[in-house]
Amino acid sequence: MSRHTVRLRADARRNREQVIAAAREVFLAQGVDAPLEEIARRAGVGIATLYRRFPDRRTLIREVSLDAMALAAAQLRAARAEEDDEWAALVRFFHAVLETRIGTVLPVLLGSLGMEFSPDDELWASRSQLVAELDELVRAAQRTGRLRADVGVGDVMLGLLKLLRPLPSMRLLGDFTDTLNRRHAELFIDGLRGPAVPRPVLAGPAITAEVVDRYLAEQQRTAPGRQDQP
Amino acid sequence: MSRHTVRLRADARRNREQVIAAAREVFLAQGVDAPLEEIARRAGVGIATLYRRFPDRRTLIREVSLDAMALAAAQLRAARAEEDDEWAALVRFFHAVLETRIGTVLPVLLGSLGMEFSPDDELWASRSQLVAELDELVRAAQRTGRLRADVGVGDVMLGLLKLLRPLPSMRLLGDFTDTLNRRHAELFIDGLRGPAVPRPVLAGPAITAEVVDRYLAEQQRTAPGRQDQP
DNA sequence: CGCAACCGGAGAAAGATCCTCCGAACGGCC
DNA sequence: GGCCGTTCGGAGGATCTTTCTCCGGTTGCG
Repeated sequence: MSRHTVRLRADARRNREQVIAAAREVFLAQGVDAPLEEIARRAGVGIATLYRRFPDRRTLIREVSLDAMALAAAQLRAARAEEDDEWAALVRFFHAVLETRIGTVLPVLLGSLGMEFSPDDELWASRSQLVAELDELVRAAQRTGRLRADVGVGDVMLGLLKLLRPLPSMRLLGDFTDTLNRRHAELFIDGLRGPAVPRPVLAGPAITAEVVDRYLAEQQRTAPGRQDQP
Repeated sequence: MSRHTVRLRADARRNREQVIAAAREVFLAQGVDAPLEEIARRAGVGIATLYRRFPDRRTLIREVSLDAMALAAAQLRAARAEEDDEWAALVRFFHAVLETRIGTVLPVLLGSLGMEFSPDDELWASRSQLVAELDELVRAAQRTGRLRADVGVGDVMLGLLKLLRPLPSMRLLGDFTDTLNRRHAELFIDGLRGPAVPRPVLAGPAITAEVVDRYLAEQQRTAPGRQDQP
């Protein structure tokens, strides 16, 4: 979106994007204190590359937040423009958050990220803008009666954020995580519906005790010792 | 519950309980790799006391899990005995999990804790027992139609666990956390209700953007620099 | 094809965490 | 009330983790 001070070489720009994407996931999973080496590893770049682009942690957090915020704003506007009504737009935004791992942005939205904003900061301004837009969407959806009236944007966003956050020591469940996230989001969304609004049936099989145990057995067979990297 | 090999002195037993309770909270918040000093600090005991009672991390995890499992089982049985129907029992169990910070037990339930169980382990046995009981309750509640049919015990427990887990860098919101947890649990529960079951109105004011901002301003005023300990 | 920009890993420095040792304090029993 | 054995808590060295820099080799671009 914004041109940077100097034009980066193609590979450098690609690496920069990958670092930001990796940081988004890692921050979401472990918080903003996560080791930077892990981020570099996930991005598939060396640690030096990360430091070259982002001199210290604060810078990285800031850039990641700005990026995620822009992504979220774009998704939100697309949803409003292309969906029929406000509730549909809200649900679509939720799914976008889920799929683009944008959740990192949400703590920023609510101001609870571990960094201080200076009040006139660019980041703070865009956060307030986004919160205002989301708040407006929530209220609009409530006016149509499809979103229950006794919640606010804080309830909605923080709940969603928690549901989408990976659990620690959940490696065992592996790629199962995505399925679970989707189901949890759907359940939460159903809890948000207005009182008399019909709800769809959840996709996929219910996660019963047998399903969990089958996965566990599978994982234990393929990875007997603890194994942190795939 | 179980008498230990040697009878501990009164203060020792009290400290042991406090360590387990503290570990339950810290494990829930930070995962089982959390620093042991933090647990000792929260328990109000010295680090040596912790090590004396639990020689290594594995032992502590094991004891905490067993304890939490026993608590959960007791709560579950009380709920089944004292509530009118299965759905009410399930909801009551959820609230008990919320209030007793028993969530630590849930990863164990689902086998995803970062330790290996030997198959004939006491812990594994009691985990399977509890999962079976929960699974049965879920199915029974579904038979009455008050719990939606397209979910399993895995959906329900993992979703709840995620909602109750504190967010990192959420210190700013402080004691607000409990309120949020309660509201999120209620919303999730409402998403679990059968299609045509009436739902209550959420207690307390909706968490709107203004509410969040008011809290943030408050926090910023009282704690301008970052401050990890209260 | 040449050069400037970029890359990645090794490794020193700083910091966090683990775990033991020992003098002081406390609980239980006579 | 007093004694004895158990328990307590903190200081501190060993160890592991994380940070961040330096430099030889590689690669995109004109």
